[in-house]
Amino acid sequence: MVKLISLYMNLKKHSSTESNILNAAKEIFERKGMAAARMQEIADEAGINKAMLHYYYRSKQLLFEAVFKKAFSTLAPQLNDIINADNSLFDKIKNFTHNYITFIIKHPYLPNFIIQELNRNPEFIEKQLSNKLPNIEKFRNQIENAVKDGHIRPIKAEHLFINIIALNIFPFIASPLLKGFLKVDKTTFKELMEERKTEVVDFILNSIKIK
Amino acid sequence: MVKLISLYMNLKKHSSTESNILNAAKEIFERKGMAAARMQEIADEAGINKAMLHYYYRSKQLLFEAVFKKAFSTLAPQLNDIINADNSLFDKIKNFTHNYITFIIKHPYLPNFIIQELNRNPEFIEKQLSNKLPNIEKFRNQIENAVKDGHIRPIKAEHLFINIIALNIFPFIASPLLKGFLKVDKTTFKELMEERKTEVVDFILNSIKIK
DNA sequence: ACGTTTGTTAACTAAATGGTTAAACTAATT
DNA sequence: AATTAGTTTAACCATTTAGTTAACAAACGT
Repeated sequence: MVKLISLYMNLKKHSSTESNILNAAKEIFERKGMAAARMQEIADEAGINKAMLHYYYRSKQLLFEAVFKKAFSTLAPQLNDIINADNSLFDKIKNFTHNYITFIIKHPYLPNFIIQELNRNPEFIEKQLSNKLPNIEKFRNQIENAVKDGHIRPIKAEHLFINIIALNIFPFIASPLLKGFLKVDKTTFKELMEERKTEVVDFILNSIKIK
Repeated sequence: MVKLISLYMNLKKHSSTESNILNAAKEIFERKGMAAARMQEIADEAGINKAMLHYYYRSKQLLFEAVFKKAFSTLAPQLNDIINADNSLFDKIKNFTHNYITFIIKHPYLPNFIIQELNRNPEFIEKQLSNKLPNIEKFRNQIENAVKDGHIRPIKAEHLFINIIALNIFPFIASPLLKGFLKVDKTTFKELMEERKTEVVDFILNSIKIK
């Protein structure tokens, strides 16, 4: 019994520090990127000694990879679930748009972080993340069938897929630029993003539906 | 006369080194970003001594700002010209799509560079670039009139503007991610980007045109 | 209770990096 | 030929930063 309790205490201490580090690292890496992030700043954010980062994660690179994989693992399975759900193409587009915009509003740094670091290190996606990539075959078939059955105009699955993701994610990645171009403040921009939950769906469906 | 020639020679030497530095800095900053770029690497790329970077540009920050402003100044006026041209809304969309995709294929690091650094430093766009921002008022009026006249379905100018930019630029920013998702290689991806010169126009016009 | 393992810290180290300097070089001027 | 001004370089400096270490603390097994 004592054994169990002490084991539990240790485990708790251990994993609490370890996950504190991971959370702090997530904050700093997402805000600043791998290159600009400082190990000391992560330690400060976690409220612990810098040596602990190395004790639990060995190096900055490995800590970064742990953060990155976790970030990727929160985004990719969601995408996978949506596009492989057992519903219609139109419902998938509605779900994707609504769920993803809602999710990203809560985690605004995430998409930019992932895209940024993948650009600096494109091999990473094959070497480390290939098992986490969503499977789009079902979605592709669904699009091809919809074209064949005359429900939507002819369009390559690849392009429709790219378009859906672009319309949903780009505004969050490019928000400083778009705010500048459109001359709108933070609040107005947020309202625009809320509107997009329906606007993007309309835009896509209007484009592909045969009326 | 001799005076003129020597002045010219001096000027040429001066400005050639200065622009060599700027070009080298552009390469490195665009590939690696401000934080990961190294002054020594820029000097090596330019084939000169590192002290020259400081001789001509004082500091890394100022060199970076010179590069960034130049990059921004190649993208923004193009956008401005297209959306303020004296032609129809549909032609603008066609021109924008075709010209921008062509341009970005030649400068693949540019959009990502700009968006990335603006995310790390959002004040920059107001403090340093406000005079270089394109004016979208004419474009906005054109959209509003097209809605009023029943040429296109009702859509906020902001959303249409965001959608056009998103569909055109996002695939280049997110290319490593999209290559991974779609499981296509570099060559196939390039072909897809070529196709988008017409595909994106079709997608947008199909969405907004009233048939 | 007592040695052992695990977790934590402050101080330290080595390397990298932005920036400086003083001397050398170039080319025009007188 | 001597002077001057701008340009370029090698060597140097100060600081930052990832990573280590050695000593200390806490929790564990027996």
